[in-house]
Amino acid sequence: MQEQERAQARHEKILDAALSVFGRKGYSATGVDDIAAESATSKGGVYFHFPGKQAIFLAVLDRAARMLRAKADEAIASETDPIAKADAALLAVLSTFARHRTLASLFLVESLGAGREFHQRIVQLHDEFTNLIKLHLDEAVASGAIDPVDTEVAARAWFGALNEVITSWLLSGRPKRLEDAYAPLRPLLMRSVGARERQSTVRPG
Amino acid sequence: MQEQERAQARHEKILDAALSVFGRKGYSATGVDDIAAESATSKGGVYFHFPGKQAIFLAVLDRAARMLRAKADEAIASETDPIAKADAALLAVLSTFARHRTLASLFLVESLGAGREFHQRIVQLHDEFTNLIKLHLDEAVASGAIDPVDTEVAARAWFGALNEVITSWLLSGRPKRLEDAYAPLRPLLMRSVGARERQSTVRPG
Amino acid sequence: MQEQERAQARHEKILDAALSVFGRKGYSATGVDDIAAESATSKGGVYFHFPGKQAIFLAVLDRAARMLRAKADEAIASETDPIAKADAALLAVLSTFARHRTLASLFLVESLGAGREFHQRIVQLHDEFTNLIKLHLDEAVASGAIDPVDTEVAARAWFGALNEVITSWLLSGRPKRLEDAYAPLRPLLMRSVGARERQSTVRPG
Amino acid sequence: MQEQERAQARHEKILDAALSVFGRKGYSATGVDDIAAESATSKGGVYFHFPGKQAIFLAVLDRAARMLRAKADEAIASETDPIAKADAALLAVLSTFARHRTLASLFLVESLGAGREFHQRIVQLHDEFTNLIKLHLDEAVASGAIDPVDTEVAARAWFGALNEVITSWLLSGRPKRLEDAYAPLRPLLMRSVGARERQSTVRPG
DNA sequence: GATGAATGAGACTTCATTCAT
DNA sequence: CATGAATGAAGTCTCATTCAT
Repeated sequence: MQEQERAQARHEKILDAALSVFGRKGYSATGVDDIAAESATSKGGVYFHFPGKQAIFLAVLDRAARMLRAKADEAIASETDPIAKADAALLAVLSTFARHRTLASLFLVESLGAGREFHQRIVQLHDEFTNLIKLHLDEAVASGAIDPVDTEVAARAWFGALNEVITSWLLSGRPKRLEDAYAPLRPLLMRSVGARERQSTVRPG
Repeated sequence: MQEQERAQARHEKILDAALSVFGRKGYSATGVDDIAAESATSKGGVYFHFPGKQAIFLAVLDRAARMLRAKADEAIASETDPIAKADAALLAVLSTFARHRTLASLFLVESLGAGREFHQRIVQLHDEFTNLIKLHLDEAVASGAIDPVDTEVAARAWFGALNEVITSWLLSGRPKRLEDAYAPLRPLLMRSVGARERQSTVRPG
Repeated sequence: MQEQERAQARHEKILDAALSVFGRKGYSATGVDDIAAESATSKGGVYFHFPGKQAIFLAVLDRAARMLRAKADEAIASETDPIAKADAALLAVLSTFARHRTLASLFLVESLGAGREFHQRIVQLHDEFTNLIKLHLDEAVASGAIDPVDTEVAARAWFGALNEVITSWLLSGRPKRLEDAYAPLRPLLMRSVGARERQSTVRPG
Repeated sequence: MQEQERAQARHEKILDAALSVFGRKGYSATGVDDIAAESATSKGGVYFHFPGKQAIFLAVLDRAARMLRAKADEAIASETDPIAKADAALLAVLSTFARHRTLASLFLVESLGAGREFHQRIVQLHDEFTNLIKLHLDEAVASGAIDPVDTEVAARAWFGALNEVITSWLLSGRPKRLEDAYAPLRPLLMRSVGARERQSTVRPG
């Protein structure tokens, strides 16, 4: 089984390298050669593990999405109030992206330009996250914590607002610390769904 | 002046073609040949008028941005209330994109994937539009129509929410009619800045 | 000896697989992977038994040639008249190829395109078969059954005529049944060497 | 129009180079790079004129076929007797191949190994030439010059015999001079269709 | 000004072969 | 003996850009 382990390790190594290079140079400017070099493999080795460049990108995207999702779930689990859960999810995303700029670039920038082939997957990722938020907003509505708003749209709007803030940070470098962007954004989001203004118990993390 | 006019006409024709092809195939999948063919010119002709593919894309983007800005300004001019002005600007963007899907694709999708070279310009465009909204939000705050929120962030959040809705429409086709997305979004945005709920006087157009 | 037997069995299995794949996909389109898969072995296994792809093809060719030769010898043995022997040899080849289309493809098509490395072997195979025919034509000349023709050329011409018929069948599918091609061909060949026209006693087999 | 001429010249130059390299190295061993180098062009230049390697090979084959056909037609035109016409056609092919070994290699060897994609064209070429011979054999039958044989098969057999002789010369180098192979072959072919033995008036040419 | 042939760097991918396990 | 991961050279093809006409 040691062989399988080594292969798996190589698989991951390639994914790591790909994440790094895609994040650094962008999808189209990244060559399979670059990935091979960064992962200390040969080009053929890369193609042994993945059928092509697109597949690598997709795999990177998926792995990152799983990671991000785990962070969000974890953050959600540590809260009880529905609104706080949604809030925590947003903050988890923002914090994770703040720590892994590459990931943010991949999700919010590169994946779009990578070509039409990825659009479906992007939609899927956005939907998944939007639904996560919607779920808790629905609960909040049910519990009377917020007004009976269109949670679908609200979730999308929240996600969009977050994305814009992160994208702006990515492309322009403002604000210096991405985490600083959430404090002023939060009350806006809360008010948008009629949530009673409270002090957030969630800390950036 | 006839010479110059002909040159100008050709210039525009190439830009039209480029907008069409970029919107249809995406930035990287578009070849200069495609643009030449669509504009009934030769490749050399395209290179006479533009220094390269990037420059064409930038020119298309700029022209489109001017057009979009004009639409927004026009919409703003027809309103008097600051909030209504900001509201109208958003709706103008959405309506324009709804009518020119290609434009939306260019602004929100292709420009990102086109490469790092365009990031600066994207930031510029986002900033320009965000500032437009911020301006009127500031007025609204000054006039006491809305709470003294961080208008910078609010404007960005509004823009982000709008973008997400449009992007989603672009990539997934939902909702069928993009205009239908604004009705449920509007109250959220209004509430986010503490605007007194009113019936919008602005009609999609 | 069991070890050796198993090895031998594997050897044959690979050869069978190779024959099948080469015949199906052609030499260059066949990958060593294909052969490994078809023979239920691993690539390494194949390379244990054979030094390389060329060697496999050569081995397949040789084994097939031996088989074909055996069929021809058998057919020859069942005849007494020299002309009938040559005649029988041709028919045996044709019949065998009719039943094993793959073999025909290998011999008459793939072996040529496989590369210069195989040319010598092809010549050898053609010579071997031509000589077989020549031998009996020589006897026929000696016995006065046919005119004192240049048997070397006659043998080659016979072989060539047969090849063309078979190749045509391979590439175009005409005639439907390859065996049907021999009946009209036979009298031509016979007349070409001045053989007294007789009813063939040989039956396609 | 000078530009068109230059382009046409380049087109031909590439075809010349391709013929040379394909003939020298074989289809699969030939790289587009080789053709580019031999034609003193760039790789891109080759791809400007031809869509791909296969297309180049096909074009070479077609051009060569036209040339060969012209030679045959010319030879046929200079004879009056039907049998002599068919005879002349064969000899023309043989002579042309003798002078252009590369052509022979292309037609009889490389075209087969080039892959399934070419099979149809090969059949077409074989059929074209076979029909040419059949035409004149039919006339010979009609005029009573030869027996009422199956001219279709006879033509194919003649062609096959010729091919084998040429192929053998190509692969083994025997006989030294290909033209020497026709003298002993001719009477065989004639006898095969029951043609009254005569002295050929056709000279190798 | 316009044309389109030509360039050439570089992209992705394949695959025969090797070799550590 | 067998496995299959890994190698790397080589292949086909694309395309932004240049430039002679």
